[in-house]
Amino acid sequence: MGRATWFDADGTKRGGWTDEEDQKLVAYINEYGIGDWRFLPRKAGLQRCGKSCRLRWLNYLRPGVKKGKFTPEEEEAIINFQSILGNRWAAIAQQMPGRSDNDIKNHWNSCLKKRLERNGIDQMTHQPIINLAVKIPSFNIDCGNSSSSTVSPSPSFSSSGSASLLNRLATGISSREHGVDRIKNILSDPRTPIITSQEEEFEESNKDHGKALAGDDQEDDFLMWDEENMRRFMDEIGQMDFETNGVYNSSSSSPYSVYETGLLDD
DNA sequence: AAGTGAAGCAACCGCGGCGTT
DNA sequence: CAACGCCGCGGTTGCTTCACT
Repeated sequence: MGRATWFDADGTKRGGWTDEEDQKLVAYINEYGIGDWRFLPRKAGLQRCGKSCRLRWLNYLRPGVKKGKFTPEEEEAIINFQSILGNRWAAIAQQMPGRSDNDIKNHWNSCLKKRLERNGIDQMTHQPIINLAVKIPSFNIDCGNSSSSTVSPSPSFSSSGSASLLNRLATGISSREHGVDRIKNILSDPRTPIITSQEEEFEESNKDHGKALAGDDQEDDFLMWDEENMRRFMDEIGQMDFETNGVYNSSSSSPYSVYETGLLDD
């Protein structure tokens, strides 16, 4: 697969990479490290531009890059992360070791997005995730979004903590109209990590959190989800230990601790 | 078996952010 | 502080493979 090779006016090679080029690039980086992409191609004996080398290394040659089909767990994770982070593929890739942002982006654009559409799911708002709260009981929080009239949380609480986190984030901020404070609330919620079926405890704590969340009904309490807030949110996310906060739960059977959404059913 | 469209994948392009001068 | 250049990211394109008719 890939593209046919050709040469720029300045002699720079473009298009598909050959095995020989791959070997040269890998051998050079293994010996000298990456350094400056500008000069790397010439030093490595390649007629490529630095950008092309970087892309090839990150998406294909880098150690640990996972190739091949995405597992259902990975697909679920992509959908969930996408609902939280939007099309920030690099950020999503950070949560999925072994998968490059390009790989994830391609899979989303070529497969997952269409599959969601086929199932009548809005790829931007991920509305069915809200319905999912009904299908698979996970939390008992009214997200307080007056625009999300379909939210009808179940009284039970049985999914994993990370699933709950994703579920709550997905349902709560999918429209990206909510503020960082709200998200921080969710992420810092002690109920979030690896929750078991401790329904009573949840119900108890929900009383307090319910008060906080009740305020969410007032639109004025929301910070607008603008670029600045998104950047701050990303900073917060990046600094968090996902193992303890539940988004990435290595003890789970699935590395992404996702839950059955049924969104990918064909 | 051949034609055709869809799906999947690899790579390019353009832009914005950020560091340096 | 403005100008410049590089890097990284997201969108898009182009090619190959697969599935269906």
